[in-house]
Amino acid sequence: MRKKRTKEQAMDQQLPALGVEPYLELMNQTAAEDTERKSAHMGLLMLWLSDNVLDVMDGDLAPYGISESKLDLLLLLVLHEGRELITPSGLADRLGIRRASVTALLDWLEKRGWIIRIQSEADRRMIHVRITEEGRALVKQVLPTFWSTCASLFDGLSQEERVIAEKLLIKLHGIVEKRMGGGR
Amino acid sequence: MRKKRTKEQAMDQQLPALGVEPYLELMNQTAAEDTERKSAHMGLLMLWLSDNVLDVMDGDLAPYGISESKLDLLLLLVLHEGRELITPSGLADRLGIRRASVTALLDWLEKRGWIIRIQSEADRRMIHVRITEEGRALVKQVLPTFWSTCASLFDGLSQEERVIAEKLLIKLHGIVEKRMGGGR
DNA sequence: CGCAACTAATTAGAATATCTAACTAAAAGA
DNA sequence: TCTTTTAGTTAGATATTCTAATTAGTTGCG
Repeated sequence: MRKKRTKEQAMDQQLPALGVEPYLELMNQTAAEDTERKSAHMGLLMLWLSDNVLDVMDGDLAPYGISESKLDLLLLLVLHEGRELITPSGLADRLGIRRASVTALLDWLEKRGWIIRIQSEADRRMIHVRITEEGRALVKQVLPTFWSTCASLFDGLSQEERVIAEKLLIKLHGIVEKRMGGGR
Repeated sequence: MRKKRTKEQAMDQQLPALGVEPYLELMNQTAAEDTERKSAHMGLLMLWLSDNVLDVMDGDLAPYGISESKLDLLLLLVLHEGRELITPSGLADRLGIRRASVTALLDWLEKRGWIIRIQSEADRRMIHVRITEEGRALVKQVLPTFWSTCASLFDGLSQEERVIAEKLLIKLHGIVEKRMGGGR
């Protein structure tokens, strides 16, 4: 879970917002010679942006009592439904976390009645995970907000800017996805 | 702390990577009427990208035994040094977390000798936080990696694409920053 | 002045999200 | 059958956050 923002501060010994410039100055003194300054600057913005994007989404999902990562798991269950059997191991692999972490996640979701575990007939070590009707109802309730929050990230962009943004995002996503060895 | 990626999975009951299409199909069924589909699609990519960006950075910083958020705090100390007095309250406000959380962060950093707390003379309730020589040394050691990781996020982009990306990132950062009420 | 009200920081206790290592039970191999 | 491997869970840990209560110091005001 990430930050929250509330007011709890006397307008007093507050640190002024520095903006990006002091960071760039520091970069000039501390980056390796072969580091492309312009790219590093963009990366810094990207990092800040990423932080804020996740905060915004978690903030908008909070009223539903579910985090983005748990919703992610539920969506996985919805999208793979019928196609293939979903096991904790499979989920761990797809989410990039350990089996033990999935166990904890599933415990949490099961406690709320949003998923069920069914022991596999074929291989009795395995568990099949399924979303319940209640889980499906939750997803249905949450998704409109999810999508509108997604869209809201680009609210100030013109039509042309959106076209550009789309291409770029696809490319960046590809670059970083590769760098992670991941795949969604 | 976010995910990690390791192999610990039999090539067996793995969930296939679905890609973005099933998500878009689901969006068509579940987004509100007035949600702009193209933007929502981009937002989804942005969300995935954000997750990956933070993972990449935390992965690259891990060898130094410090997380991005703790490095962030140390950088704040470096950049405000000499200009203004830095208190836990001020830090909490700037980092968008509670004073109690800052206390925990400072305990951790102090235990490693990277910061010190100095009781204020003027107002004995207050604490001034300062980075130590060891803390400065750590920052100096980490920053080259930090910047090169930042830059690496754009490794596959052409020169023109970078120019476009820069404009766009500045704009998006502005949008989301505003949406958060934040300021760095 | 002296006390009520406020403020700064910490402590205590909790939740989430992750990890590693050890364990249990089942399946597979030889 | 007996060993090894696999799936899932448990146990115990760390990190990052929170709220509420506490301690100690400052300020305002009658």
